[in-house]
Amino acid sequence: MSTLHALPIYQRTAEQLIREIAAGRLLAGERLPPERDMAAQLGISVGTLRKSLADLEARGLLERRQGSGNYIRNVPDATGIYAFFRLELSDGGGGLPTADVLSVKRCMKPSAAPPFGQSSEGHRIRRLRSVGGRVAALEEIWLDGGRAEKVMPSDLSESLYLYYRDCLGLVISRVEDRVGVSSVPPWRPADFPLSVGFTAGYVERIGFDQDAFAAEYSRTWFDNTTVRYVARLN
Amino acid sequence: MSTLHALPIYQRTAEQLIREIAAGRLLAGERLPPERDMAAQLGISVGTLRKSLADLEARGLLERRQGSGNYIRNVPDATGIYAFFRLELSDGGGGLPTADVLSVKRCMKPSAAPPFGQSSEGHRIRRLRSVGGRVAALEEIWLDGGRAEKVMPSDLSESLYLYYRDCLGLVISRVEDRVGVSSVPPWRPADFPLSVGFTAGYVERIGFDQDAFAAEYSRTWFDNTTVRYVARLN
DNA sequence: AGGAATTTGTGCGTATGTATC
DNA sequence: AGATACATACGCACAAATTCC
Repeated sequence: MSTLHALPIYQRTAEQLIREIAAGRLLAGERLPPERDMAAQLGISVGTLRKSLADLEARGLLERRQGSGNYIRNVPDATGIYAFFRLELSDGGGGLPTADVLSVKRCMKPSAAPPFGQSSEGHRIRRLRSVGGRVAALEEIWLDGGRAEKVMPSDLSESLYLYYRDCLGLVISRVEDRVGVSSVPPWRPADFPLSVGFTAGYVERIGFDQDAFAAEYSRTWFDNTTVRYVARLN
Repeated sequence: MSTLHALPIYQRTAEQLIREIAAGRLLAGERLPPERDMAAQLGISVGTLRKSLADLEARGLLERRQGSGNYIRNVPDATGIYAFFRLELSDGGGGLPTADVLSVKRCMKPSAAPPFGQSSEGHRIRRLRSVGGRVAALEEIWLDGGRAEKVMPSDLSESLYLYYRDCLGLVISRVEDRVGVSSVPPWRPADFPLSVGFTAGYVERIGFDQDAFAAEYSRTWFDNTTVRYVARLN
């Protein structure tokens, strides 16, 4: 394994799965691939993967049936799905994560972005993400212009993955996360709490549809403390 | 491993440790032996033991410090110690386990008992054990007659181990549990709920003091359902 | 202060048991 | 009954944190 990562493999794997469940890419009742296949696909050992799955089971997100398979659990929408986030903040009320759409604009793709999609234009979606009322991250998502003529802010639900699937018939089949270092995005709202230490890093996502066509490119900025919270699963 | 046991090794090991904590043989703050030593002593692999220890940590009974050791956690008496039992019943109120002393009598040791202690007489203690108001088990304990001249029912606290330690200066250093099949004890109270299925088995305990002198012999009968509850840690 | 020894954490591989299909 | 898939158990190697001298 690479030694660049600060977090152990089983935690990163569990975190990744939790994100995909919370985002709607893995739906309730869905069955995961066999552990051996899944481990081989992830490039990790079965034992390590099993430790991740045990974590998800402990959180009530997964049901493991011997001889049958691992199934995404049907969780009551408002409470269970975001247990991951709730647990990390744990400031009493159990606040839910929200996503306020700041702006949606169709414009030319940025040159800094990797090539994705067929159109030279894209829908630029900027969101302010909060957890339990506390601002947690800024997010910029690019959706390929060929996917939709126009995207209304009111169309975007809390989960972009669900919007893609229900409105665009687009299924995100792969997500890559890379953690690096960045500065504050220039479109930061005036009331964004810069003082909490928003200097740490960002997550860069490139999503592909089932035909291996890039349809989404996104970057998420977050503040220092949130990074650490999200990173720590246990 | 032996195939006679219905429960996996890691569960039996965790159960055994939990009992010793709840009974007071392992005190708060105490440090366990290194995992490798402990595993060798138990005749199991380190990985299996670690699974048991992780279980105890998840219950809040143990604190594991990398590079340092495993420490019994200081739990608030009335609530935390019996988490094991509370969890298994989980019928709302979180009832605590209790032990009502039915009788204490000094008499000749039974011939069926294994040899223990130096005296030919012993104190026969019979207790009715309940969890959350529900009768759970019958218990017969024999304490060697040489240990005390007289034992008053009022002396016996909820935990016999604590009574031994505080009143008799006797430290139980080893406990053996064997599960077998037995019939209902002949001294069963008339109101004991035989109907719930009290036909299953018993636990036989032989305790030794630090000088390797047997000082206690006990048998515990329990009903079917309780057995299964106690047995299932997860 | 610092380096060696100790102790738990992580990760991998493998073999076997057991439940399910 | 056979195949599939998860559960248990063991062992080893190395990393990371702590403790001790």
